[in-house]
Amino acid sequence: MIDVAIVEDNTEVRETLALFINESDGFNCENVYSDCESALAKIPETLPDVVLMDLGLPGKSGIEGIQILKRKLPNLDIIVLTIQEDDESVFESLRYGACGYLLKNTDPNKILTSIKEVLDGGSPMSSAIARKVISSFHTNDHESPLSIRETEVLKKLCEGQNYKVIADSLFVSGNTVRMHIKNIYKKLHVHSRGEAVKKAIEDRLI
Amino acid sequence: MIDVAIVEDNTEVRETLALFINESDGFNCENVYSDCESALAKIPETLPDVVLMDLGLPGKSGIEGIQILKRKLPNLDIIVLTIQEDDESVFESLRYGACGYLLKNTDPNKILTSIKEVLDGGSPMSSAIARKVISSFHTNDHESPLSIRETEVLKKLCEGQNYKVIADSLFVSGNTVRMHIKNIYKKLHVHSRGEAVKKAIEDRLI
DNA sequence: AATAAAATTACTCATTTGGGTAATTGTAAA
DNA sequence: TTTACAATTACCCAAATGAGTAATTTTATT
Repeated sequence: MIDVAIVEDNTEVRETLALFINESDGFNCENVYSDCESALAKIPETLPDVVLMDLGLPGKSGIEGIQILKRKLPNLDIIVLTIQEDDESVFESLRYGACGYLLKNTDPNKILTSIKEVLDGGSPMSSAIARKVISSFHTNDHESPLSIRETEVLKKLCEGQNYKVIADSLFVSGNTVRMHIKNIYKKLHVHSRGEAVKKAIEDRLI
Repeated sequence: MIDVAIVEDNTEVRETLALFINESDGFNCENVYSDCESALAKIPETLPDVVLMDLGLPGKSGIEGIQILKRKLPNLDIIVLTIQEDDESVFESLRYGACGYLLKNTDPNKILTSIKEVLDGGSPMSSAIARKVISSFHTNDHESPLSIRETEVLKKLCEGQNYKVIADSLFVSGNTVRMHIKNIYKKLHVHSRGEAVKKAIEDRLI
């Protein structure tokens, strides 16, 4: 018997889904929550096999909920079930430990197989979400505007070394390093170390 | 009629699969290749709707094949179909532009639905692959010494935002942000933004 | 209800960083 | 061979950052 918990603020959606799950063979859904706060209070006691988590909730968001739940219960399997399909919702949810992501238009039977899939070590996603996830790996192998020396400096910037340390390791003066960095910032259109590091990683410049 | 091309060195696997696809309604598979070189030569002319690509090939590897094909034909849909399920094979394939990844033990009918899914903007993956992909997004939050708020601040540090901007986006004072950052540095045993960013990325704290 | 942890605000001071400007030398392409 | 760019050094000034210290309010947890 697979024990499913639901966190969903819309009463009709919540009750309909719970009913459907309870009517399905091998599934059980006794604990449903209309907000994160109550879910966070009860789930550590009831320990369901899988949590179906909505994102757009009143009070604490579903993403915060995932974060807190996974901290307490690292082995808990959480499937996001939401209408949100923006990058931020998807990647934040995954970052904090969701292991599945379904959109609300998902066929109820597909929800059941997804629950089984998660318990079986899989990660079910709606196809649009899967494509979004896969696309995030695609490289945009574009040519770096930086010179070789600048790339070298940028690498060290990304490692958190300060100007003096970089200068010593390259056997040049601190002023040279400062100049390189100024040019790097100009070429990358950024104005701080942090932004440069971000761009370096995002654009795979290093 | 969906036109499928196969790149697969094992003759039996290749012919069996081609036969199965040709027997399936709405599918057509006339061009099959036993190595990358011949596939790379012909595919730009035959322009199939989907390519099923093996990875372990004699001569040029499937991953190189994906890279070269996608450079010539950025809109070509490639599904990897292989026994390889190591991280490198998976993530390299995706990096170079595969938009699906199936293991060889996949049910033939699932291969057909995967082909349709890809043409429909999805990204079919075997469940073990999906889990691997999803897991790569997970943080080590639960092992992090940082509080949730601190993690939030660290993330913004990594994006290159300055103290003022971070403070505004969290609706707290600049002094609060400074304090959080001081505590973050203490907990991570670092003394600068750069080092903190490095550690955050290495240890997947964000 | 008591305790602990997290989040919040504030103040100083020294150091690091970012931006502007200028100039020299070497190398490689036009 | 001239031109362009990369690499190098230097100085000044303003802004951002890092470190020390202190204290209050929220929020869990027991």
